[in-house]
Amino acid sequence: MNHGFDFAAAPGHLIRRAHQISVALFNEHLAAVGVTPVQFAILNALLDSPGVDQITLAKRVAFDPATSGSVIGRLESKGWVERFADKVDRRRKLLVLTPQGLQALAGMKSAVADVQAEILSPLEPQEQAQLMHLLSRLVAGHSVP
Amino acid sequence: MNHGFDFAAAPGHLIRRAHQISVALFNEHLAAVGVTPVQFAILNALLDSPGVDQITLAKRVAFDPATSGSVIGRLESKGWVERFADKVDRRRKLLVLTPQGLQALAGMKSAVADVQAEILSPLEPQEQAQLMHLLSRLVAGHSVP
DNA sequence: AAAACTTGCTAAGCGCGCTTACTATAGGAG
DNA sequence: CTCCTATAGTAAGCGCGCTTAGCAAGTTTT
Repeated sequence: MNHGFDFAAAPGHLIRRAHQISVALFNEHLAAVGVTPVQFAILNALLDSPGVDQITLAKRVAFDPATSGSVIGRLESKGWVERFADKVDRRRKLLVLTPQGLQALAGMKSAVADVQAEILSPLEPQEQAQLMHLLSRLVAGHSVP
Repeated sequence: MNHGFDFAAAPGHLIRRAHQISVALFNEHLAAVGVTPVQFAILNALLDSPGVDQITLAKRVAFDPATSGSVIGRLESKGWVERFADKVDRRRKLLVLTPQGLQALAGMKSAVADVQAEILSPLEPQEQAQLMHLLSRLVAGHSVP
């Protein structure tokens, strides 16, 4: 009776749904701070690698360079990040967190951790570990070909 | 040494990466047809439920109503879908595939199936089943609160 | 040193994906 | 019948996410 492709059970669809849920939970818990998942990812990466250029940062968090450029622009508008031209290679823009950015980031961390736990909450602890392992392998498998 | 949150290993980030990969593979394999994952999902759902209204369809594929409205608009522009006002409830727009839409859809199916397999290809068959099972449970667990 | 290539970044444009707000129709309460 | 609420859909606006194209600044080749 089912003439169509069972797309609802297809990997692409389930992954899209999981992503949708994940982002929704993030926004729900962090609406007060006004930060998005990608913005958090960038701020967080900047904490560990202050002074990176945009391209290196984009690779680190697996963002499209054009996308990350616009996201960084918004973070700059918020006063959380600053761009400096590299003296040596003047094509590069080096990025650093501002004190306000650092403080905002500190205020987000526990909420972000809560969200990560809530995403997996429908699964048992052992299943959660399994899922993370499988997703890691899937992503890694597509990243190194 | 790591002062930041390990976001690269967080569920939200891995799910985002998986989604990114999934969409990229879809686009790569279906660039010739010029269809996106969400467009395919709608066409495919319409095949099984011709004459549904937009809201019911949106729920079925778990899309935001506003989003699905614009996607359907694009499908209509391509001549793949037609909208008819419901005689009984004139708020509703009933959707049907056009013959061209039906034909286009038929031409996509095998490529879409290939993509779904390729998404999971880094995993062993047994792991693939496991991942699908876990994702299904995760999504279901968040859908029935 | 000049030409050719490469790289960091930006701009524009299209397609989601969501929120908020608004219109139009429908259904129910009085 | 009239007001009140609920529902189907659209519109506008913001934030990704990608592609293509372009510019400026390095690097390599000749």
